[in-house]
Amino acid sequence: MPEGHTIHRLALDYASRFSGRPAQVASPQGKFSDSAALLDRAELTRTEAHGKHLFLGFRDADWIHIHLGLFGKVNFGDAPAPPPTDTVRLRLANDTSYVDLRGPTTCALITDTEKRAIHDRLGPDPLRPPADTDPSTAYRRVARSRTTIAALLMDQKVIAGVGNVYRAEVLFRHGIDPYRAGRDITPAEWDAVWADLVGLMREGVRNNRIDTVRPEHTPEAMGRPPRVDDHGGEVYVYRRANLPCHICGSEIRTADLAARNLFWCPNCQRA
DNA sequence: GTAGGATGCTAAC
DNA sequence: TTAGCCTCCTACG
Repeated sequence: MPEGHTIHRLALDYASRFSGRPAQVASPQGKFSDSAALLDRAELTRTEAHGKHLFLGFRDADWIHIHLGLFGKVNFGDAPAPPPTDTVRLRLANDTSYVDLRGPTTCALITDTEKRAIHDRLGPDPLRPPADTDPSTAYRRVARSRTTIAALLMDQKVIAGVGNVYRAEVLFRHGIDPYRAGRDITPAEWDAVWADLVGLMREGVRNNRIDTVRPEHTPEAMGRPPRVDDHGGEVYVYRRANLPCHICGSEIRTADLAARNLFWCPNCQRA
């Protein structure tokens, strides 16, 4: 379930289980073996997330750069660690915990300089501290773009960490038609979208899932039977194609946009 | 058992 | 715009 909230949560969880003491580092699958050998028994000193990129800092200036892509998964457990399966790219283990990484797009040992280059090509992240997060740099790109707001929200150079679920949901929450051009988004709309993402994604980190339905629209509040959305959180439109909108009852629509599934309510979200 | 899809991204055309 | 990468789960026979 890798949108930005997942990665920030992983940064916290890796730190709480492994930081401050040496860990056994291994790559049972083999693809990261050489680097794992260099890091074995090194101390995890810090962890960091920017958008969907996770950085595990060892010693002074060694970093493991992890990107989960679409299928990557991380699984934490208590010691003793069971024998790893042959898909485990990276395992960290100490006296109390282990953690397995499977199927990442990226798992690489990088330097400080390489890490900085990754930050440089990412836009501001609603989950990073306000000190190094400036939503106006994102708006500058949005405001001069003819690209749809739906595509811009998924562009990690514009804003880092938003994925297909948050994209669909935040546009619904603000009544914005996904096909509107970036340059037709007002500063006030962008500020509201950004502030909303900060709140939603922080809650996502806390709960380790995406919930976007306002209290007044929950099934209980609306006098409807309880529901569970496919992906585990409560949402308005994501993966709800052809189902009735929770608010107006219109059929939720879906379409392909840049090879991803887009979902929206044609009635609640107007140009 | 098998096919297909998924909360992502990049390189190549 | 498309193929390709990596894994797991569901739906369908």
